[in-house]
Amino acid sequence: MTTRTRFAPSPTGFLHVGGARTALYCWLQARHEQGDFILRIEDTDLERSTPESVQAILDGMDWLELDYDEGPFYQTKRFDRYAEVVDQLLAEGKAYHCWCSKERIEKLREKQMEEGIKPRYDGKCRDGGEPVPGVKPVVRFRNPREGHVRFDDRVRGPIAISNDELDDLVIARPDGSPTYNFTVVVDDWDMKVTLVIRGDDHINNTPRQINIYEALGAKPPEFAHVPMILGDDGARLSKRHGAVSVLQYREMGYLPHALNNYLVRLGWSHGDQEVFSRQEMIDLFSIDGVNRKAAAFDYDKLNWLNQHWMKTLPPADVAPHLAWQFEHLGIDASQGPALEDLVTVQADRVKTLKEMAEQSRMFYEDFDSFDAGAAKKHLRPVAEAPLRAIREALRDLQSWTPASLDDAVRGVAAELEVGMGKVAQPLRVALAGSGVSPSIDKTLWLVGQERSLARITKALEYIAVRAAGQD
RNA sequence: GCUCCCUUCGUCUAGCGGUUAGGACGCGGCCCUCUCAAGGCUGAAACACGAGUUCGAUUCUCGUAGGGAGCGCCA
Repeated sequence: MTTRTRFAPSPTGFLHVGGARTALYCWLQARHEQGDFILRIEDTDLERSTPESVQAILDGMDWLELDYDEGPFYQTKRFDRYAEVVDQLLAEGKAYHCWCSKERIEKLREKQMEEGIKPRYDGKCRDGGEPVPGVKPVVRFRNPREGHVRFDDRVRGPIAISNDELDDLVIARPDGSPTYNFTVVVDDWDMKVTLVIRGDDHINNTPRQINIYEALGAKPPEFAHVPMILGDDGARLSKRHGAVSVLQYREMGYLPHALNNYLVRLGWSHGDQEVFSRQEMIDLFSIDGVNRKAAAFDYDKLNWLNQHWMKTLPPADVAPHLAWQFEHLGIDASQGPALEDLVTVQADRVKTLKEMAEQSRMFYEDFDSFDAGAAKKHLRPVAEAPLRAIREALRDLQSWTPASLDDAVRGVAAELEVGMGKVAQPLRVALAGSGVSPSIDKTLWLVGQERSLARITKALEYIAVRAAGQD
């Protein structure tokens, strides 16, 4: 039987890293076993589901390049099917109508809590409830009262729970709409899912779902419950605590592959290997190797991986993502150095594509003023001679390459009998406007001949004005 | 309260009865150096606790403590 996994988010918010990792694991497991990966949108909560959230999930999957073989399926389009199964269960006596009011259930719960027992439905209507005039009943699943439910979790190992811990859960509301624990079962059954990979907050739901499978005469799939992801500080991820949409990682300047690499390694390992290509992830990943412990999200490590991939991936693969950043920052990168060249020289010095774009602005746009500190330190009268000399040297340069530019700068330093720093730093401030930029040959190369000459002239003017002002 | 789950450096992890407890991120130091980086070398840093089992426990068992999840007509 071929493996079929599914990712089944509910569209009540964006796709966050925890969900993304679950999706990645589902996708990897399916790809590893050459099975199918299904996307299903669990939108039965009409109150909280929104089209925006659906789109955010789809966009997130897309950005992470997690392609699915089937779907997206929407549960709201399957209501007829759920109703059909509810009727079947009702007809077979495996489910029953319940007229108990929410108030009664609420009181019951309070009483049970006081008594120190686990709150659950007491089964008042289990053996024939009394219809209440004007009240439409819910449908409850008749859970077995005896025995245990056992399953062998692919991540947690054997788990057993006694049926007397379970109550008769509601599977259909008064308006006939189905509830979660019921729809997952029907869907996973209909969609022939063989392996359910999901967050470990569902462990407690699993036994009751298995009971539903059995009532349906269906073979339950295998389960793999993966732990959640904690915030930077080890605390649970929440809205105000770093739980951001995966799309925000794009804005922050991370490569989708870097995030995938980080996520796959968060809770799973293959010996000491830290870096995985997409193909290596597929070849080596196994859900059975996933850790049981919740893991804390560490931006430092993500940054490291992101830089690693910016340096390692072919520049042409990184360039489109960098282009997105320029566009997002409103920088027109059409006139100036090729993005591939930019990636090659900047990848060593930034952690994110956003930083790369921000620090590359000067290759595409002229600046109005020099960084005050850098100018004060380097654009002084002593810099005049080196700047004039380098301007002369560059003016007639035929070959504008890093190598020839390096020769030119070194030549000037030798000629004036000064260290490289005496030439390179003033030149850097002239070209970049600040004291920080790539190595001076690469900076010249990327700024280009015409712009370089103009900026050196501007720096010389600045020095002259400043000298005059000090007189 | 009840049920289930979890516990190796700050963080992510390797380990699968005998190891100087390994790697990675981050952090410190040194080297390189035209700035910032990157890179190289190097250093500090962990088995939650207590009982068993065993010749021997990080590893197996049971407790304790701490943490998490669930107990919905949410998913």
